[in-house]
Amino acid sequence: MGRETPPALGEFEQMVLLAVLCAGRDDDAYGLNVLAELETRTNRRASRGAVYMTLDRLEKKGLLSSYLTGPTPERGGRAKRCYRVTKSALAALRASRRALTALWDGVRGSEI
Amino acid sequence: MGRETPPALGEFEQMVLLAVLCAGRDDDAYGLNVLAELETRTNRRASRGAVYMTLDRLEKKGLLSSYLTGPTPERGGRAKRCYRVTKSALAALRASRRALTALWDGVRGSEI
DNA sequence: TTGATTTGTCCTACATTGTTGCTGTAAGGT
DNA sequence: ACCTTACAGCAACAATGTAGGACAAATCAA
Repeated sequence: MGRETPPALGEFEQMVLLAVLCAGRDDDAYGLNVLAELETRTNRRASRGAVYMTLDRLEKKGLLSSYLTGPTPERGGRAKRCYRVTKSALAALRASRRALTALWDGVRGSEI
Repeated sequence: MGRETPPALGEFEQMVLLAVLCAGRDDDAYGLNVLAELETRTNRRASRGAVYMTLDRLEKKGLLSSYLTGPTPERGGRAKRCYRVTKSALAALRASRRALTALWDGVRGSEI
């Protein structure tokens, strides 16, 4: 993909990244949790697979880091893989936002 | 891709759509023009092919409509294919923006 | 202790998007 | 004629987006 500047984020990647950030504020940001955050905030459905895949790719690109928790004493409380966004991710997010904002600003007032 | 709600826009599609809107305010929104708009606004490089491809796909999805102009009396002034965004495109853009905004709002104040 | 249930992870397989680089076309200039 | 400028468009490949499971481990209930 882009090879000049930081390799531009896709739309879903962007949302997942933001959802990790949101989810990580109180709870841990792990797969299902991130999915839930994404769905409630954006009112858009996504599948588990989509989220896990994206989480995986983002980690490979160095935009997320992860660690495993121990199992919790709840019904089915398995070990979770929790994510944190990295500095690069924050930079990439800000860049994406700036770009989109600039375009939206150019439109404001006309037919939108 | 998504088959539930309107088939979510990709990131680049979104930007191209917005660039068409921007470019169409004064001039005609045709390929190279849209590319220029995109690059100046977002400060991000893209190739001609990428833009033409995307324009094409968006038209096939009913998010853009196009018409041909006659040639202009300039050096190399060929006929241009000009684009206009459709109602669906506007709806899709607004939806994308809403989703992103909701996520950004959920983050505001913390580590961003 | 076997099995159902819950909470989670991860993979397979495929559709859609993103991108480059090149080819093609027409008009004006010289 | 031939070069240059201003466009359009394709082929081919890389990366992303997505659904739909299969699998793993813990707890509960009999």
